[in-house]
Amino acid sequence: MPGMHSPAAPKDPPIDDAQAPSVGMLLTMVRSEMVRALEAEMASEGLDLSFTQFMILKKADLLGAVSATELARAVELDCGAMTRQLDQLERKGYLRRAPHAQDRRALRIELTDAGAAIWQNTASVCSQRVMNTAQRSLDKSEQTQFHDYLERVLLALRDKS
Amino acid sequence: MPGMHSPAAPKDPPIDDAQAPSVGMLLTMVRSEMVRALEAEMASEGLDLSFTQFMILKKADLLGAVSATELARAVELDCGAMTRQLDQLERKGYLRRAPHAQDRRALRIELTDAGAAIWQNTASVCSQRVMNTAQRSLDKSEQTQFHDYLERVLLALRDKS
DNA sequence: TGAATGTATTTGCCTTGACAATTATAGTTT
DNA sequence: AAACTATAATTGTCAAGGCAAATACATTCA
Repeated sequence: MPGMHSPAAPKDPPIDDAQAPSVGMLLTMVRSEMVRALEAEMASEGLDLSFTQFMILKKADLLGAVSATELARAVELDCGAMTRQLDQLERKGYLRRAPHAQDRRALRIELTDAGAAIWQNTASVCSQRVMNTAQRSLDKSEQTQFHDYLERVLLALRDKS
Repeated sequence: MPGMHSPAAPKDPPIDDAQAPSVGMLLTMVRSEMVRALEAEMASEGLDLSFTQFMILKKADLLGAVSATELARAVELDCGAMTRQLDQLERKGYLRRAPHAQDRRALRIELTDAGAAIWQNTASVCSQRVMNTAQRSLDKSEQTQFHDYLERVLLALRDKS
């Protein structure tokens, strides 16, 4: 009788709890540890950035000046949420909303000098440190493979073929 | 000059965007696809459960009757959030708050018959289907390895040694 | 015993993100 | 050009989770 379950009777105490966590649970835990670690690392450098804001700066640096919608897609964030994050990042002085030359509906989000500096001198360095910590028990080829597995799983989930 | 970045000058357009996503980003995407897929799968079976609620039922079934705090730890959820999820799951008739025999502060959270049935006949089946889809491009040994990598990365992040 | 301290659950408050509606502007069709 | 339709950004609303009280017991220590 697999998956059995004794309803209310006195039962043997939870044996181990060290049941291997499922892949879903592991993904949740790994991601949240990584986020926590990165935010802590940045905080320890005096940089007050959420993981989301970190991702936005990263993409803004990588992509150059793009619209808010493109940026939202790049970090997989809802447009409404993006608006509010942009408000905050603009208040912090890390980026700027410039008008788009051809399309008066759209914006060009560009990093300020301060934003670019923060990214390059602090945020990206913190990220590197955290990634090193996270993957320190994987050798180079295992890291590659891990990355590859993640990509394949993502593809499998998205291809409803 | 690594990681260079041209501040405000006219710059070459974003070349590809198909930059390989970072591990952090991949984890975020894989997890959120998995959650979406599972919730959709359950919805298609007429079962209205969030991923969090799914996890709670799963652990409640696995661990048997435990306190709310233990359950919260098991699913990595804040106690306050747990209280509210328990409210919902109790309203849906899937579990019950019973008093703890020895400790009058604490609860014993137990699945109702309906809850156990839902878990075994529907939720766990949906989960199995989604996990199969997700990992269909990994063979058995790769799945094991993937799981192993996730555990090692988690450990590395948690061991501040 | 009585006081201090610790723990389980609940509640209030705040932030975040998803979703839907709104506004302004583009693009398309007739 | 006028009428539709599509798109960019913003705003309002809501549910969820984190954190910090608050409450009710338990446990420990003097």
